[in-house]
Amino acid sequence: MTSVDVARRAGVSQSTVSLVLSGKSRGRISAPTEEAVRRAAEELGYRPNVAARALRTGLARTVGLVVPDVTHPFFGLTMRGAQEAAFAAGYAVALVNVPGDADWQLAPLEALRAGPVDGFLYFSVEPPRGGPGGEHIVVIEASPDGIPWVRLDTEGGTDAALGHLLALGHRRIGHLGSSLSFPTFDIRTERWRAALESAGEEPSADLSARAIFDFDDAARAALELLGGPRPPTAIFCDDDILAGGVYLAARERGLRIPEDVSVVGFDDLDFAHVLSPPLTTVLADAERLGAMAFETLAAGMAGEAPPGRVLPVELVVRESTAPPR
Amino acid sequence: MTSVDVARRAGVSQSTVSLVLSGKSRGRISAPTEEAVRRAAEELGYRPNVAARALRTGLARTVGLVVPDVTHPFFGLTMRGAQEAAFAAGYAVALVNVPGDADWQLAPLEALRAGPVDGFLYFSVEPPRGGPGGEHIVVIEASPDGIPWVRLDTEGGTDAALGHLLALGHRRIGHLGSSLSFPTFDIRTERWRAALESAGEEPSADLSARAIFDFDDAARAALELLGGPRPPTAIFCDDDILAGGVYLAARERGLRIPEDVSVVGFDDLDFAHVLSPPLTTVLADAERLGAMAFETLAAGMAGEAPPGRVLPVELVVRESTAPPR
DNA sequence: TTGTAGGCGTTATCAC
DNA sequence: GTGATAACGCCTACAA
Repeated sequence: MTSVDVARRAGVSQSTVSLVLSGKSRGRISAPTEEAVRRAAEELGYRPNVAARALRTGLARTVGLVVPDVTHPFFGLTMRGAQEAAFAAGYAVALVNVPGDADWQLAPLEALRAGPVDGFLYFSVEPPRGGPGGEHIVVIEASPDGIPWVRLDTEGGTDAALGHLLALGHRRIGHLGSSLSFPTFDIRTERWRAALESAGEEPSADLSARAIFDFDDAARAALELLGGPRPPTAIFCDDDILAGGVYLAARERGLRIPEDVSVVGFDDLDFAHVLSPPLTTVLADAERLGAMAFETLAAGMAGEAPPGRVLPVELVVRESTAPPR
Repeated sequence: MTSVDVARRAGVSQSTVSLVLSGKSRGRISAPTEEAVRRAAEELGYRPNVAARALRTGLARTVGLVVPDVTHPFFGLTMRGAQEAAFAAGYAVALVNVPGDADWQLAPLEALRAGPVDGFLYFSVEPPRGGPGGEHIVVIEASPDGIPWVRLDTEGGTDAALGHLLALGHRRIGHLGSSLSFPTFDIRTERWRAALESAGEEPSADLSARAIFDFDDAARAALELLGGPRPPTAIFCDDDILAGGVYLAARERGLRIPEDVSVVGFDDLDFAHVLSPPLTTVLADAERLGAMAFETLAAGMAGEAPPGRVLPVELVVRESTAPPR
């Protein structure tokens, strides 16, 4: 089932088929001929061979999606946004889950370079430097020099969360951060420090802990925070999952939220409002972020030099925050 | 950067390069020649062009992953398992998120057929019938005739959950089911009916409700269940997210879990033990399921006719279940 | 043991 | 307006 079969059936040459089916027929092919070709293709159920097209054009119409953890709901949403935008634009999406830390940088590039992929969407992490260059890349949730990016207004979200806590009267505000040193998390740490200092509070070591995105590990870290001689009256978490860990830790120590300790998360994952009490958190439109990322990549592949774009976020105040006792 | 460049640099012919680099050199190419070719390829950073290879061999070394909802953590895990197994076997994975209901059946096939994909992994849903056939398919969490599949021991898990509730003394056991009529959910419904009947209880309409995988919609459905004149003393949920909805509904009606109503979930998603109280649920190894699916597909593509495989599950009793009052 | 040559299905540049 | 024809980069008989 090739374009030759279609040509034979329509009684034209193969190149006429190609012209018609790739929409380059304007003013070159007569209407009846075009119609005949289309009908023949339809009847035969003809689909152009992607490999042949890619070989000829050098374009795969596929983008690689590099994510650190397919399992995290935030990434799930972002992936969906990116995937649907890509699909709508006629692009396929190749998924690569990158195992955390190691020299992951090589794997996806090695695997997907040289053919199957026209460009990359890197989630949360900086793309490997010093590749042969020339490939199209967009970074999500980071903003390295010289590479187009798309990210949340993390600064704004963090400031809103901390401002809320400060306005409630909290001063000893703890920070439960991600143990991943991605730029987006570095920003949260830095703004937390700044907020505390501006309120005359020292961002001391016993106010800060780190964990991976896992409820149990987050609980362990939260226990550190809550177990000191002068525990924080509120905890700002880099992520809702980490906030979930604080709930676990509070339960274990018999602490009530928000009476004994206020908690703020980030992302507004679905489960955030199922927790008891519902979590105050920063809402981020992950799906939109993913779609924006693809759009930016598409612009880049079309030869434009797209600027970085930032997506606003919004503090959602629920019931996990209250004035300190 | 093609194999011709490598050949020129190594001072051999292009076909020698091809032979060496695709491992077909055994007993045909001399060691020094082989060494020279490898070094030249290395120095040039040569990567074979995937499109050309796919065109020539007819094999894309890519599998399509069709998921109904990338966002659901269970799928996230399954995807990761499948993706890593595929990657390890030298396969790329093309992701397709299928928007729930519509005539989604066409989209992925249309898009990925004829070239870019050697086989499909269908998550939870039956693959479209009546395609031209001939493609390699494995279905996850369904077991249609004549197509290889991989699934959980849903029967065992459901029976264990219901047995636990029955042993606790519950008789009026409600069922909060998925509104998707996938086989895996049909099984749960059917076993729930059977369990109730065997205990002399009528599986009446007011004991059954359905919702999509969304906490709020699940809460709405749970409210239906809990709001009747003779509400159930326990609720078996098709999924942990639905169970989360019961928590929401219970909170809204001032009902305590497990004192006023027991709850059992399915999947053991991460958040299940963060809920208050921790959720009793059926643990399923989603990641392993995904890996098994790819292995089955690989076997199929290698010409074997793999049997269906079922993965055992296990009831995890936590604190959301207790005897009825 | 190595090289030559043909073709996979497209697209695109030419003549006609 | 339409049809030959030449690549694209690779694999693999087959010839040397």
